[in-house]
Amino acid sequence: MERESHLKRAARRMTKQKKTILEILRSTTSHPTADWIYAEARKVLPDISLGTVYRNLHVLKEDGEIMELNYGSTYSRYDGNPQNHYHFVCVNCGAVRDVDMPVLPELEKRAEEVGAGEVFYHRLEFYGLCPHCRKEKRM
Amino acid sequence: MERESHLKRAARRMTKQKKTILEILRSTTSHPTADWIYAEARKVLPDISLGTVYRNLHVLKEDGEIMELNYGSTYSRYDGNPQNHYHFVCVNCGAVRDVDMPVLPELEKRAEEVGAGEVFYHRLEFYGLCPHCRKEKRM
DNA sequence: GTAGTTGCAAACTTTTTGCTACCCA
DNA sequence: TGGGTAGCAAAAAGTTTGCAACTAC
Repeated sequence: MERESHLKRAARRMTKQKKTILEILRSTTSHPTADWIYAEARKVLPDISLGTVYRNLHVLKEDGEIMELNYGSTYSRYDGNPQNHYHFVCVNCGAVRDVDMPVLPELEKRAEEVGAGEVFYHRLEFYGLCPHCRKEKRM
Repeated sequence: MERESHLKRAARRMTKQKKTILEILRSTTSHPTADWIYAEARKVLPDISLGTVYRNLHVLKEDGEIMELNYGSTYSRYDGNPQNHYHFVCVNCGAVRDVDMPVLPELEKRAEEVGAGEVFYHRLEFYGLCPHCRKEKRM
């Protein structure tokens, strides 16, 4: 999927910091925050800095390796799965989980049909009570 | 749609600041940032403070009068239309526009069917090139 | 009258950036 | 070896908050 349109972009290096961050992201389904990733990364690389975490998250996102999410918070969460999929956000506990339903390309078609513009991708998020909090609220 | 669950909430007042902010939000389709709203509000109330703008945006959102959006930015945008509707975000110029297609309740049903939890509402955003930027890029 | 709201400014949180040293390709 | 990247720390950007004065109801 590499395109020729990135002509001026500098060559990228695989540093141990970048590799660690990517591994952390790919080994969790929790859509962590930069801070959490930083804490995890320090367990492997005690001297890594938060700035490096942010810089690499930015680079990885630009390269399409990860996704940045931002659900009604002042901070972002990151997703190690770069393929489009949908999310469920619990309004009670704040957890973000993947929703196990297929992506619907026809949504983009519909948006284009009504003149929204040229759609590259879309994001769909559901908000509500996760099964755990739902149980709790019932008590 | 008022519920009895708001028992402890303090009585709210309609101040000229709050009224002004609401009017600004309802008279634009541009989904402005807090900063833009602040600038606009100062044209009417030169002494209004940014803190007041944020406090009122928070209150209005809590009361369901407006919506808070946050699309891949570190800042929020606000929408004077509290009814659910979809948005298109231009990845080139950053503009946020409403998409003229009906809300699809069946999406929530599908998410619930796959065990996501109890869905209260959903958000759908399209990303791409708005008609204007599309034209520009072609040159 | 009084409790909610304001303006102001300081504080806070999250993210970005300048700089020098470092190390991957 | 050269240039992208790291660590560090300071700064930016956006938002929240404490407090005394004010005002809507």
